[in-house]
Amino acid sequence: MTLQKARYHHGDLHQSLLNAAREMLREQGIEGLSLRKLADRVGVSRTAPYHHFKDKNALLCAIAEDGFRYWHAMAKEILDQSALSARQKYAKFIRAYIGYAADNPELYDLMFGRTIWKQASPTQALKDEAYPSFQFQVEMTREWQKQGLMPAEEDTLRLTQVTWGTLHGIARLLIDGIYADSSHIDEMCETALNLFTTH
Amino acid sequence: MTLQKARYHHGDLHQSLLNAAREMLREQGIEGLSLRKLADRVGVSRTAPYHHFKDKNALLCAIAEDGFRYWHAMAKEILDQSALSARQKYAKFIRAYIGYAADNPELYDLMFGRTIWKQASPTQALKDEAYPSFQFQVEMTREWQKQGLMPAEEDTLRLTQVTWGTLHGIARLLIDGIYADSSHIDEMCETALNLFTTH
DNA sequence: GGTTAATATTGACGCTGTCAAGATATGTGA
DNA sequence: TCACATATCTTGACAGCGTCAATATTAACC
Repeated sequence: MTLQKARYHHGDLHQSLLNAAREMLREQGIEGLSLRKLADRVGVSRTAPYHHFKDKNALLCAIAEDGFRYWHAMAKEILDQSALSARQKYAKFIRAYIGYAADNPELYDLMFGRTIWKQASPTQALKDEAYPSFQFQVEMTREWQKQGLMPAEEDTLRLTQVTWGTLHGIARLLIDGIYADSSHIDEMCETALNLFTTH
Repeated sequence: MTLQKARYHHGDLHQSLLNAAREMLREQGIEGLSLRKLADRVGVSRTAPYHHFKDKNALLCAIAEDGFRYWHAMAKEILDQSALSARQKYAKFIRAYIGYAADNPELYDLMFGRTIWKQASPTQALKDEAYPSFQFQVEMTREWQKQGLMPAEEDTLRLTQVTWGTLHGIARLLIDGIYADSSHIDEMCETALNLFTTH
């Protein structure tokens, strides 16, 4: 049977759900993503997804988890480019972060938004992916302080919270379209870089 | 008749709805605020609110509007304290901003979150309150640059976007409970102040 | 006092997430 | 090969949501 519709067992519903959900998220946002429409899209009954994800929250967490994995890989790639100076790396890092958020606004919102972190509760698996991501950022900041790129007198944790908070804030301004739009990205990144690094 | 329940006409439903909605928002968050529960709380039928607000979005916008008005007044009060130095004022301003967000997390989320600005669309009245608030911030930044508190070589608009974006980002981290909690507020504010001001 | 406008009500519709019970296919051991 | 257990999927149902239409009640005004 090559006809997908006719089969009682889907075959790989778990992965299909994730893929379709990611699409719907990109196209219609978090609010536009309903389990029923999703099931319909994949060609399966309303409650079929419940055999693969505990509830809607679990599905969203799985998508966010992938988002973190992808970003983490991207960040590592930039910071491993040994040919660049610390400052150049940081500049690239900033630009990549904002770019990732601007290119995947709905995913970014899911990764860091209240839907998961406040309204519902993050999966353990998601926490295991998200927290190291921030921890990694702390280590980098410590390194940058040692190299004289960032002020050494500031507490590393606070400095990380503020610098990362800035990127987070700019990302949200862009995503929500308040007081900033994507044509300002490059200049905003440069301004942030100037403020955070001693030069 | 002093018995509110018995009256067909409520009397001041418009204001009562706003007050009750603010309470529900504080207690149960945006997701917990439904028009039906709200109507029930005020002791009125499900569709009564529709005679005072076009729809749910309009009600939310009205609440957010008040939030902006309140914050704007607070900010003005701080910046008008002529006895303080520019740096002291800015320090107080930062602390007040983060404090306001931390004390009214759900309101802050409503004011700046996607519910209004992305998912639905802001009322004209809300825009008229929100945009000047940012414009005011730009003027202040320009002033601070002139006074040598902030780097004069940066473009004022970009600098405002980044500095305000930082406050916004820190606020959201606190509110959503990611990578920061309220015990860090003072230190984070000081770190931000140090990064943004020349000293 | 009678008419008009403002205000509130009940009924209905389609959407949502999710639970319970039942149907169907797959895999395993005898 | 057959029976049985297990994984997978379906239909039915329920409560909650925002909101429209039609209707009822009260207040305001000439």
